[in-house]
Amino acid sequence: MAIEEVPRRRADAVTETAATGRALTHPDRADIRLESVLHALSDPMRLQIVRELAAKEAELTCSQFDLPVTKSTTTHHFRVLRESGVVRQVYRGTAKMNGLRRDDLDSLFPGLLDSLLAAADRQAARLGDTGRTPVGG
Amino acid sequence: MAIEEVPRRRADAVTETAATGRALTHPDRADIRLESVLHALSDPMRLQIVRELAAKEAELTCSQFDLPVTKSTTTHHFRVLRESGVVRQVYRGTAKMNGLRRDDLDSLFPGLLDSLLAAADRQAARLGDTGRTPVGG
DNA sequence: GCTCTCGTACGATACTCATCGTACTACGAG
DNA sequence: CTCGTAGTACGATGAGTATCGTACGAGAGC
Repeated sequence: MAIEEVPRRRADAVTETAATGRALTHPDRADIRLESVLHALSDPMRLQIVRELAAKEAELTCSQFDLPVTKSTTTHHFRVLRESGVVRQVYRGTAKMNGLRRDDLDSLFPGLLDSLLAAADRQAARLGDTGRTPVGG
Repeated sequence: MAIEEVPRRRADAVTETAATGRALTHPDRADIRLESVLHALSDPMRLQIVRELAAKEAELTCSQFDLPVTKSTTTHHFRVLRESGVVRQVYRGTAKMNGLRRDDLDSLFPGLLDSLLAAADRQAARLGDTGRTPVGG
């Protein structure tokens, strides 16, 4: 992976920790790779997260998602989404806000995100899965 | 996986083997899952295969692809594409013809395949990758 | 200060998967 | 029947990853 770990010192420095939060590593727009995005979205858990994010059109904290996994696993999935360039994460107090990177994604791959979301909605409706408006959205 | 292996008898029966070939297991249209499709397409090798298939608009044999892997691996990738519902494979003599399942994909997820292909083309053009017409094909 | 909550980091584990090599089957041509 | 070509099957292997538990860090409220 080309993503370098931020050397975060512990119990030692609050360097990055401003009022709005610590720094999180995001790939630059030009570094977002289609394969990584598809891989991120090929996990049912992560696809669900992205669908909810798109449905709400707003930033959500990690804990607002009702995922059937532990906190550790949730962190893992959000990290994958962030490192693949699908979501942007910002600290806000103790909470971490998650937002879709629509601008970047639409700029790189016009129409892709909407097609993906529509496909996910369609499939959910077809399989009786909930998570968003059933049809005609 | 819900895909059952065909119990293929060896050196015994030519049952399925008609002039046009042996039977290959394909998922029914209703069984194609978005996550599986995305997973299949998240591999650079397989994405490349699909792009060539789409570009040629025709059925191609496995050996017509110039992939930097062995025959075994090639077989593996085509199997993943077939079992995820992305391609349809038909035997024709010793050759195996591969074709995109556009009808099924477009029916299940309208516009998705085109967006995906366009996104792949865009990225290839951006990164200087070859494999298809650079722009304005 | 203490404590509660939100989220991270690390290690472990089990599973998936991309890759290979070798042995094999299936078909077509001589 | 023999040979060559296209592709499969199986086993191995090394890398990736989804999951967990536990210990920890950062901010908010007392």
